[in-house]
Amino acid sequence: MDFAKDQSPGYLVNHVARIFARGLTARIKPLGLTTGTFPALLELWESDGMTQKQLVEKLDIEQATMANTLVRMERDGLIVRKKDASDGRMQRIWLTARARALHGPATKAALAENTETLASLSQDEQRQFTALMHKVIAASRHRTDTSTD
Amino acid sequence: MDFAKDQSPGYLVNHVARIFARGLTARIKPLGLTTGTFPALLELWESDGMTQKQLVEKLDIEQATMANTLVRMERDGLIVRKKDASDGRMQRIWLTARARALHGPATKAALAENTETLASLSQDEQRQFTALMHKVIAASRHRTDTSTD
DNA sequence: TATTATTGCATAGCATGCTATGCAAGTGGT
DNA sequence: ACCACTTGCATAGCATGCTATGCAATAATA
Repeated sequence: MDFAKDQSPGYLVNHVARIFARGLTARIKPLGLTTGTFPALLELWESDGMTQKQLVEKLDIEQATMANTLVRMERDGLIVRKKDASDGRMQRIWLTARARALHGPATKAALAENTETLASLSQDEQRQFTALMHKVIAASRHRTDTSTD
Repeated sequence: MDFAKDQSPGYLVNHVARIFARGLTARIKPLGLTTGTFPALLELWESDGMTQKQLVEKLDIEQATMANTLVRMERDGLIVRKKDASDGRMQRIWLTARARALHGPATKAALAENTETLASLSQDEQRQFTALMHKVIAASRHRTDTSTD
């Protein structure tokens, strides 16, 4: 037999990620939000005043990607950036009132999307789903940490 | 408690998909391939001469996305397109010799990526992984099919 | 202190994905 | 034959992600 895409975990997980992304995009569009800003917002809702580098590390997103995302977030009035007083290279990122107000509605939307997209799974399967993702992510982090480059 | 990204299936699956994509990108770059063309190639390796519409249906990719992907594939010498004789709207898509020659190496690369990225999972967990993805995809297809729009 | 290296961020350029829209080729009903 | 509708594909415009590269501010070292 051949390589079958329907048996390829990489192919399948890409498909599932697109399904989630489509759903979340639709749900948060009325809020004026897009999916790319969501991870950054989750971190910032928890703790304001981070630097770009801190966000990059927490989210496993390339620095250039984050820089672009922050430009859009600033343009859309979600954040403001202020140079750090003690180190002129760093910019600390602060949420605007608008972004704070979106915390509730946005997380509600994400929960609803998770619920609907996984509705066909039992509670136990949903736990498996999450656990398997964690394992893969942890292993990836480990490989990156220990690779010599 | 709050919405925690590390407990959000949508967030996690996006992260895992990016991990796979990074890995596959690196593996197939030496072949002159990119990830976006991979799904289309898998279908075409199996059966040449499809139309764009057929690809779109098989892969759950938007038509406009596929159109752009095919432009890049043609530009890169992977496919040629020929107008269907009986219906001038359709273009049938044919693989070039170059694309055919890449079948073996490309699927080897994808298998290797799957193996490495899931190496931390037991055989049983890998089966669970695939089965869960299938369930979510099937449920999504069902929702789309039965939605009235 | 002057030079070199590092660090934090920005920019360029591209691939991949989406929605919205346009358009040419076929189809159907009159 | 004509008009309206449908169908298959292309294009525009944007978000999200990546690598490669540049640059200014800081740190480390000769």
